[in-house]
Amino acid sequence: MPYDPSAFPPFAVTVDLVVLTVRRHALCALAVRRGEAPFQGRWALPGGFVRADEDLAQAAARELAEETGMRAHDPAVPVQDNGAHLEQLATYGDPKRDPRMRVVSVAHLALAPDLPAPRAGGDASNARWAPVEELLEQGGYGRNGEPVAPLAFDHAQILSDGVERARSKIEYSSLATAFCPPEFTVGELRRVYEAVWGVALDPRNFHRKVTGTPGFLVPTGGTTTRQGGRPAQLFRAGGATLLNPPMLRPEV
Amino acid sequence: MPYDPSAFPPFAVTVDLVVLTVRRHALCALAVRRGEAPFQGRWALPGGFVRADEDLAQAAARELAEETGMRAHDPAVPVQDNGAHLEQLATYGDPKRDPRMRVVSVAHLALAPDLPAPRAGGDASNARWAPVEELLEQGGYGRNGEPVAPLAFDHAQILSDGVERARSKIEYSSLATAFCPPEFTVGELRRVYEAVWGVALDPRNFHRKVTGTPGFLVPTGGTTTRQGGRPAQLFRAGGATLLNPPMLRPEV
DNA sequence: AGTGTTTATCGTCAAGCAGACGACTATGAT
DNA sequence: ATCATAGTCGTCTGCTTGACGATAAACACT
Repeated sequence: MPYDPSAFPPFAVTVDLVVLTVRRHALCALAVRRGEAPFQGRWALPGGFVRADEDLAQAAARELAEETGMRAHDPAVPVQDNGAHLEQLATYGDPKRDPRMRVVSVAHLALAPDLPAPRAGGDASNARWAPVEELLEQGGYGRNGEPVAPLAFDHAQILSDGVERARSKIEYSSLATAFCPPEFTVGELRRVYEAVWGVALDPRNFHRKVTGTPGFLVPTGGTTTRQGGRPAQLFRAGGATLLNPPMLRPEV
Repeated sequence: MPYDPSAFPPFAVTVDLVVLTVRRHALCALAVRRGEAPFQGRWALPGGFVRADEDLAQAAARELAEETGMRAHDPAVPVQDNGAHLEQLATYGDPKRDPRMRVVSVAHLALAPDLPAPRAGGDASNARWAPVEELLEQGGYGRNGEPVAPLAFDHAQILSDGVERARSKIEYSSLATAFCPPEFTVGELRRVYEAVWGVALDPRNFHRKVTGTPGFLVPTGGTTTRQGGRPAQLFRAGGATLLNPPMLRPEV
């Protein structure tokens, strides 16, 4: 039977990005201001159409580079350079999620170390890192007291799913190192966990856990005092990607 | 700016299903025989086009019902009736994954109790439950000695991802009960874990673990001897969906 | 009726890990 | 010199797990 174009409805396919980082002890996501209708002027997740000859992961990596200048990391290589971790999150395809047409969005999750200010087409006022609670609270008020409109489309749901994925994934994988610069201290890694989970962790037990897990951290030999206090050993991410037993997220 | 249809390439969007069950102590997946090119006559995962007015989850539930007669389970309700657990797995969009056209497939994972023989358009020879190792081994031979061609398209990858999702998810959730009938014994649940993980578990430690986890199992009061031996208590799935601490998968 | 087989269920023990927390160390700031 | 800050090493206790002995209740034989 020959291929019949009328047998299926045409869709637009986009990738949307949940780009997370830790800034000033808070879990932040990249948001861009929409320049066009619908939701003109509202904050949204970065994203765009998948091109005709492009894989989904390629499209996500391209959008990530366009918005942040980061290169996505090859998943086969351990996270240790300036590249961000990038993975598929979920796909959103409600028929009414875009009022213009039928759009299916393949959301991706990117984890990045703290970066310089974002750029969106070179216009800094149209892109920012915002704490995820600020982006997710409906009808709240921002840091400057101005009212904050909810994210465009179903992006609040996507962001929420991405944050939940990140929260659970750092439990049983070494992914938290993706939030850190190439060399980091145990305390910096602990502050990542504390920011992502929104809890305080015991520095002594955390230190025992991460240094005692084989393959998680590799000492570089150097030390730093950039956090103040006693100099701390510097580490790089080890080859291990799975944490067994996992890092336990405190209750409540 | 008005909507410009030339701004994005059109895609076909499908849902493909990884339907898993446990039959005769083996993890099995539903496969259907393709009636048309490409890959005519080869085994594939069930699936089909998403309709113009349909959500992705709706499309997956519809395909599941068409292929198996099962109703998908509302995720908000605990798994305890004949409905299958259904969740989104991942999305596959390589430009060359379908030689005819650009198709993005949103794969879903369904877990079902052992069911009567499947139906595919009423023709039993075109649908079957096959052990997942049989479907995944490339160029192997089936139970009857006939050569087995690999699954169509990228369905071996999708099936592999679905199996891996199921294997990891029963560790930390009560999802293994989705493979069981509404009432089941601890031994039957244990055989589910053994089939999905491909390991042998200690019956005494398993019993202690599952009966000691609050909210996992609810005794119905009845007993059964359908497995032979001493009568076993019957249970239903409790309300708990997360297992904490998780069920540990043995090493190696 | 007795014996063996099968499956279910309860108990014991030791090893490992996590949470709570004391103690000490090495920096910079005042 | 003293203090504040952060890092690192230990100790103790309780919980969970893995290994495995023992008992219980059914069925299938002889």
